[in-house]
Amino acid sequence: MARTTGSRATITGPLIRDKARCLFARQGYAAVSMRQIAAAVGVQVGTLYAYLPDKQALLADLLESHMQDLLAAWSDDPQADPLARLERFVRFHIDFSIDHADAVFLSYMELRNLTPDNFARIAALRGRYESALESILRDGIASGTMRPEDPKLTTLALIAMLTGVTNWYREGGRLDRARIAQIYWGLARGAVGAA
Amino acid sequence: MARTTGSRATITGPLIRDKARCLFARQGYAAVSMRQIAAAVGVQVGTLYAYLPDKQALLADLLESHMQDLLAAWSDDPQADPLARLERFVRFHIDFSIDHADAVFLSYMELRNLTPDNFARIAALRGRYESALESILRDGIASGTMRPEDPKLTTLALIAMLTGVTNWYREGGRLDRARIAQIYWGLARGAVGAA
DNA sequence: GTCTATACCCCGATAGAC
DNA sequence: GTCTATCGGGGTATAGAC
Repeated sequence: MARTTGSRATITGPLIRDKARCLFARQGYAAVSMRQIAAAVGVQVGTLYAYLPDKQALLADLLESHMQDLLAAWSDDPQADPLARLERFVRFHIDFSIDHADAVFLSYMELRNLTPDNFARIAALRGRYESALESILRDGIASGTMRPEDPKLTTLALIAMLTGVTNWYREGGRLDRARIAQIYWGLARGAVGAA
Repeated sequence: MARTTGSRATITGPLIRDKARCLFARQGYAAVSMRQIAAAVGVQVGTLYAYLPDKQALLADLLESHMQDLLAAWSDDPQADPLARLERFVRFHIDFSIDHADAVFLSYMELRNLTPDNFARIAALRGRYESALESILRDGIASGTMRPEDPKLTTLALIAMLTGVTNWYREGGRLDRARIAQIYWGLARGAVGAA
């Protein structure tokens, strides 16, 4: 357990983000102090400021990099069958939400604690993700395989429904991930009128 | 506009709750100070403590009375057609969520800031509300008019979907309330397999 | 890169005058 | 019922030693 300077330097930055993400998700941004984060990381408060300018930047960084990861992880084939694309989207969203539950929870709970410029940047990324689903719905309508009454509202409704999984999912619960994804897919398919 | 002692006394209590609800919903419980609330009400900080023991009690009171109002406002007829009951539930939930947007938003954002005993009491009320929907789904399955794969998960998914309306609804937006309720009802009906 | 120490501010809550 | 004044503590952020 030698404390070489190099190894610590490499690890502290990501560790700050990991601990902050976890604490923010559990207690909320405003309720978590920089002292708490430092204690979780195992350093003193002052050390944090060698890695970030202030607390707000830490939140913005967590939310923005989460949205970037989400957008990078999603890929779509506009040529494929819209219903198959929707199924992929639903399964992807559920899996990603479970795998990154803290980040997902944070990203829709703490938008209001962003400064206006940070909010605008991150809301734009969120809009891009919503558009990904909306385009699937529009293609589904065009091809006659789906009948949602309003693609825009249906997009928001489906994402809210799917993201809700972060509110109650616990590892080792009554339903496993595959089963959960299956059930949500059934709900989504029915909701868009493709049952 | 005489400032009689009596009239002020009657108004200050509810006003504290109104302003606190609004501020908590917009900025989050932890981010709002008692001084901010006092300023919004138009009194000094000390005055607040003539009406409540502490800040936590204010939050708990807002959440508990909201859940009580919600449960009191909902009525169901277990003898009626399950699909008609589901439609009533959907329309009720949308209307109530729009009419009490701040309280609804608060009630699912700030549960984590409750002390354990307050949390337990309020979570139990929430459970009663979820049960109201779940019993409709179970009756629908029994009567063969609905085919949700898992009534418990479907309950949580539908409530998350419907409650999401508080995230984006704005008075005078693209869709009016009746239209929104209609669209959500279409989504819910399809989701439970009753299209 | 991390520590200790500290500046400066605002927090929740209380006491006591009016 | 409301005010003013204040207590004790913890908040973010910085300075400077090592």
